[in-house]
Amino acid sequence: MAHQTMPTIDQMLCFAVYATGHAFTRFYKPRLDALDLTYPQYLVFLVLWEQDDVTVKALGERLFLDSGTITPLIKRLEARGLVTRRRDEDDERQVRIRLTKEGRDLKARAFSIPLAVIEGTGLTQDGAGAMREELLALRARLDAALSAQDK
Amino acid sequence: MAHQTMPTIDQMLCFAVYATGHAFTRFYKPRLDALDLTYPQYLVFLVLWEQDDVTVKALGERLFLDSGTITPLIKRLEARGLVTRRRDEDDERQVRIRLTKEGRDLKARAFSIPLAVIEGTGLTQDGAGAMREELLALRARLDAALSAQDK
DNA sequence: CACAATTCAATTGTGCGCAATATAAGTTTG
DNA sequence: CAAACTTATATTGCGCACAATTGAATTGTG
Repeated sequence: MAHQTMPTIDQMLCFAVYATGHAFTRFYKPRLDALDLTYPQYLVFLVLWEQDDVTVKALGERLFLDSGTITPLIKRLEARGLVTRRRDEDDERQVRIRLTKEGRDLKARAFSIPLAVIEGTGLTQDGAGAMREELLALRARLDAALSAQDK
Repeated sequence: MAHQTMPTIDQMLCFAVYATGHAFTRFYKPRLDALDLTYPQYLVFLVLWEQDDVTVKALGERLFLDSGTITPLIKRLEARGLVTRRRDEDDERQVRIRLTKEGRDLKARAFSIPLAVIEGTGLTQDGAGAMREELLALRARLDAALSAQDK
């Protein structure tokens, strides 16, 4: 058996994904600052704008997050008057999250934020150039890693 | 101008990348637990195994992290005797990170960890099936978003 | 050379992200 | 129907991640 060599970090697909995630967060930051939302908070609103009145569990399954992350996040939004939390009347284990008027109104100010929507607007926005480069690089790496498997 | 609609979270490429990053962390977790390393700590070692004796700044540029993240992370590794931190003699602003023998020895135990190496081993490991599905889905979404731009 | 500007790392504070645990509500079973 | 089990959320503790600030070392400039 040949002497093993460790891949460099730039050859690791996991790192490419990790770094692209950071790049997205940086890209969205100035836009989200205008709404005073963090990126995970924005994801919560994307879910709520699509379907209001969801349980913590449903939210967690949608976002792949657990209650240890969601509960304090939602409480911060509640403290700002953007959502309400109330126990379900029929099953008091569940907590249902609902948008307030302020939370609904935020939607109108968020239309200009999404970048790189699948089958949607693409990457046509201002300042998307660097992000596009990043995504092209990620696709190339993804292809390289997935095709290595196919052989 | 038509009435605007907000994309669903599943149509957002940023979320696909974000979720895939989480999936990678979960995938690596049991393997890294065996070395008692977190994923970001593992990334630091990948850099150090490739090039020992690097400054905090160089490490940060490689990993896209700042000193607020790296300094405490390195201090934890130092407390465990895996690395040393020493001011550069010629430029005392810089702190150079070096592997100890224990840190170097960890490398031998880490060969089996990497998954999805670009132009490398592919996705052939045990338990990689779910990860492969995840990555194929990400590629499809990446293609859809990038081609929307090309039109 | 003095002093302003820059660079590097560390610190502080806030917000994820998750494992482990706790608690209460609901469900199943003998 | 009571005990065992399961489910849903909350809490605690630890480790990132990053903005803002600080402090020390170095560099640039008149």
